Amino acid sequence: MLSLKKYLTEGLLQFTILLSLIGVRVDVDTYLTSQLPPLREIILGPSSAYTQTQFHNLRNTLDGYGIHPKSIDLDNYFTARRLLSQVRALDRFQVPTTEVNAWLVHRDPEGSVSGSQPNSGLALESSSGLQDVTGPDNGVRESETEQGFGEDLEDLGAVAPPVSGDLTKEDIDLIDILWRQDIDLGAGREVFDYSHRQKEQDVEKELRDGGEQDTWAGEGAEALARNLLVDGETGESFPAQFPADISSITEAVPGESEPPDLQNNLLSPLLTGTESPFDLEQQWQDLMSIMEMQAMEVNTSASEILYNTPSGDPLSTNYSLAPNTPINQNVSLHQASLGGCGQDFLLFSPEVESLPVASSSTLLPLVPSNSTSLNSTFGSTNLTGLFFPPQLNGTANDTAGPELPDPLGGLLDEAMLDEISLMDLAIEEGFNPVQASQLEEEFDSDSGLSLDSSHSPSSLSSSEGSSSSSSSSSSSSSASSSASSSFSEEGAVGYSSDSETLDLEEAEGAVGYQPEYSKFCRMSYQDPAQLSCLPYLEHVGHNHTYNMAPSALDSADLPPPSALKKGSKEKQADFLDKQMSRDEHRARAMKIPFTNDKIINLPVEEFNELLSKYQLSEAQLSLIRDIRRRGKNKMAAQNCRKRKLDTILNLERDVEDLQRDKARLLREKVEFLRSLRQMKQKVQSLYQEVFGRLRDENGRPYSPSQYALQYAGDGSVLLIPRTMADQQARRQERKPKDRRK
DNA sequence: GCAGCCTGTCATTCC
DNA sequence: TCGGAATGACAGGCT
Repeated sequence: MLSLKKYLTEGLLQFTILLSLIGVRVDVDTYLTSQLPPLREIILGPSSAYTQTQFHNLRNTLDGYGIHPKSIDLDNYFTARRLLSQVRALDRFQVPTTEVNAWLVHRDPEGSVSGSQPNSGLALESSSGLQDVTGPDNGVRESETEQGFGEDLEDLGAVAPPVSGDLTKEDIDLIDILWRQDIDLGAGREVFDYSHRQKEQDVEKELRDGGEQDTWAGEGAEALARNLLVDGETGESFPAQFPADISSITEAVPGESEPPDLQNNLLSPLLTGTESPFDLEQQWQDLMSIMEMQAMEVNTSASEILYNTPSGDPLSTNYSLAPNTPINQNVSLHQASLGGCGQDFLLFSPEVESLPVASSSTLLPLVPSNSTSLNSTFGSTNLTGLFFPPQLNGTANDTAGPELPDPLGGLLDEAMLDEISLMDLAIEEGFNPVQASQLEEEFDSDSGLSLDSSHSPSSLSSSEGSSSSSSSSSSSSSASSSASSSFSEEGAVGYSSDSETLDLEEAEGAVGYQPEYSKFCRMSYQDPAQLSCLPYLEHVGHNHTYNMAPSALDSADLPPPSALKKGSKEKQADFLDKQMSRDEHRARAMKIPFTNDKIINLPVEEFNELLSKYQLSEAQLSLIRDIRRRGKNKMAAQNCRKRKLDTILNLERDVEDLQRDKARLLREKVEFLRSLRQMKQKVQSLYQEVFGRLRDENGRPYSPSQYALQYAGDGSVLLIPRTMADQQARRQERKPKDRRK
């Protein structure tokens, strides 16, 4: 079995190197840590966290992963892995998703490709990127876009050395090292030659692509080559001029585009950041804040249009939402219905802006509410009272004019109440206060309900969260930080919450134990319970040789053969002495006739039998029992710490999952609100149309202040007096309140 | 020299 | 009652 593991491990490593050299990206870590128990267990062995398996011994006897943490070979091992990652990085380069999306926004209105654009080929290759950006689930699709982008880059043959095969000295050295390492694998030097690869890729491109696409790809590759910088350490390429381009692009595209582009415009400023594209929540916050700002602008302009029209319409003058403003101004139904939610409505539905404002003058007048309460804004509380708005908190004034019904007020009312409860939940949970405050503002603007978060008991956590969210780290990371910081008080596992920016290179090169390891696991969303996502880090720095038999020690920890040749027997004895634990020294001093491994790991019965076979003194028996107790306790402590770390990591993962769920639910909620408001407007329009066509016996229209339409349960629409409608509306208002009590 | 981390060990509790 | 697992606390070594 061990030989099989060794064979597979070495074979996979070599195969991976070969694939990487020929441009195929193989992520071994993914396979090692994915849910593939057979392969994973073949390579790594079964998880030993909860068993008495001597995982230390097992690992210490394996090649590759079995290098002793204090062995000199460890350096070579890490060097090999680092070089492997560098080789992988040669055939791909990472561009932040942000640039891609922003470029697509720029390219769309142009409809053509400018050769002067440095990354034109990239953008045109990822033709689906535009749809991704405008899709409803931008946050999630962003990562998909990035992935696709990376594939496109690989298709383009974007390799690291940028200009005409001119290699830096580090590149040449690296290639030489790799070449020497892989010469026995049959990989010739031409594999590393950039110009050679470039030629091959050009030929491939010609074969693969045709026509215009080919032209784009060629231009893109050339543009890439002209604008790429090469990281001296990783060999990764990155665009040199993207940030400037992006700024110009985003500035060049004003908010005058079509609605789908509007969303792009909303997103593009977000995407110019350098934070992780996977941080949905951070982007969500930014999106919300930007939407807030844009909505404020839109509202300002819209209100100017609505309320400052020179038509002399009495509806459009002196309208104010200030609480103390007299309520006897007239305002159109359209205005009033949108007034409460207009901010978001306009915000999320840019097409609404195109609705004819002038039509508002033809709408029925209504009495605006001076109340900022939720119910007053959204009217009655269920659908049966759809066309039956209440007298808003008694502030409606018949003399002030007809009252506006709020057909979907009930729906919005409940929706808003749900949102507010969600808000409370978010605040109580210490959810991102920025997001919460933005939602709060949204609800304030919508419902007029004031949520004073400063008086909330969660203000402390909010402040903490805000400080973390203002940093470059993701909000999920901030939550992780909070979670981990609470655990770090234990101090036993050495778990810290800082330095979230650890990257793969550092993780691979790290020799430390938990901090680097745990962060990397968390960043890669791998199952921390397995504690095997970085097996070569798992045991690094540990010396779990306590319960190893001397033979195992000999095989695992002997110095290299060269050292043996030079060293004398004394040196070897010293080395073994140093490797022995205190209890082993004691056992040897007391001349215990069996190994500590037996003492510790034998079952009780066999252990007692073993003791009975020998004539041992009381001191020897005492020592043996101490050794057994300490040995078992040592393993127990190791398992305990491991379990504790697993628990922390699992909790962290759960927190991240919950945050993702919460962000998704918030997105869905916003979508629902948007559609709800659209429905509301449609129903209002229908209401006005129907009501406006109604005539009494004399052929005169009914007064909206005296009559209202009521939507009956059987689908019919009744015209009833306003007073009756108000009574019914009040009754329906009380019902949900009673229910809540 | 100090701080932080890792590991071993002890004491205690619980099963 | 014994054996052993689990765990908090502490100390020592290492970086």
